[in-house]
Amino acid sequence: MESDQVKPDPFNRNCGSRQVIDRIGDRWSVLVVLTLADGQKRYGELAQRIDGVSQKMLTQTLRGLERDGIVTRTVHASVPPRVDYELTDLGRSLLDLVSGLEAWATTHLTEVEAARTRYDGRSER
Amino acid sequence: MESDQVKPDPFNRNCGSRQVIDRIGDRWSVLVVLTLADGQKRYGELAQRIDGVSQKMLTQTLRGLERDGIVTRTVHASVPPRVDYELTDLGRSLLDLVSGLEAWATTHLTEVEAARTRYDGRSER
DNA sequence: CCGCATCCGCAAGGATACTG
DNA sequence: CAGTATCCTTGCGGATGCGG
Repeated sequence: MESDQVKPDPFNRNCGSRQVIDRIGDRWSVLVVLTLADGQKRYGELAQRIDGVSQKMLTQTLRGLERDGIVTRTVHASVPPRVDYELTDLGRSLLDLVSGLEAWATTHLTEVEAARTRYDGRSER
Repeated sequence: MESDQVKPDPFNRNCGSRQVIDRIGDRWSVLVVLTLADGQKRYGELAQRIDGVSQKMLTQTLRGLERDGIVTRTVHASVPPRVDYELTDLGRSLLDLVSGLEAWATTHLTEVEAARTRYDGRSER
């Protein structure tokens, strides 16, 4: 049993670490984790802050993150209903890396945009 | 001119840093960068190492990474044709973060799988 | 009224065949 | 060998409906 538990090669899609990479390499997951950086948030807040996410994908992403033990989902049985999402300890350890990505994006934004302009100009010439 | 150049809020999809996050938060991009960690590779090598990637997505991902200045594409005009891909300096700076993700995945694999089992068992009960 | 499950139209992605 | 072109399938986004 556990026969799909191969060696930790992230390039083998049957390997667990590849599964994990697939999740955290998901655009919405990254953005959700980033949004939860400064404490717990309601579903609606997440939907509002993360521009362009559909309800379906947000729910789906949150379920996946919850399943992986990265966020907790707390339902308050009240009127109006309220559902809070918060990073777990595991989630916060991931946040360190993910906010590194955010920082990288901000830092190297100019370089990337310069490269894009260069690349795009090439084909038109 | 440059009217979509808003403040560096990665949650605003019109913002440059969000665009960058969207690319590096892409599963195939992550895997390609990881594969190129130990030097330049040919197209076929990439296709072979990255399990489950289709030609279309590999080509598309490589084009995107090339456009963003993360990889270089070198065509050798020979028979048989040969195309090498290699990380740029920019790409290597990104690799540091991405290999951090890989390490995280490996380290916390057990926790994630435990969480999944717990979560899955919950709904069946 | 908020969170989320469902249905449908469409675009992104996978598999295959073919070209330089 | 490295791609492009062509299907066809999958899965997303948007709207709707409903339960708590």
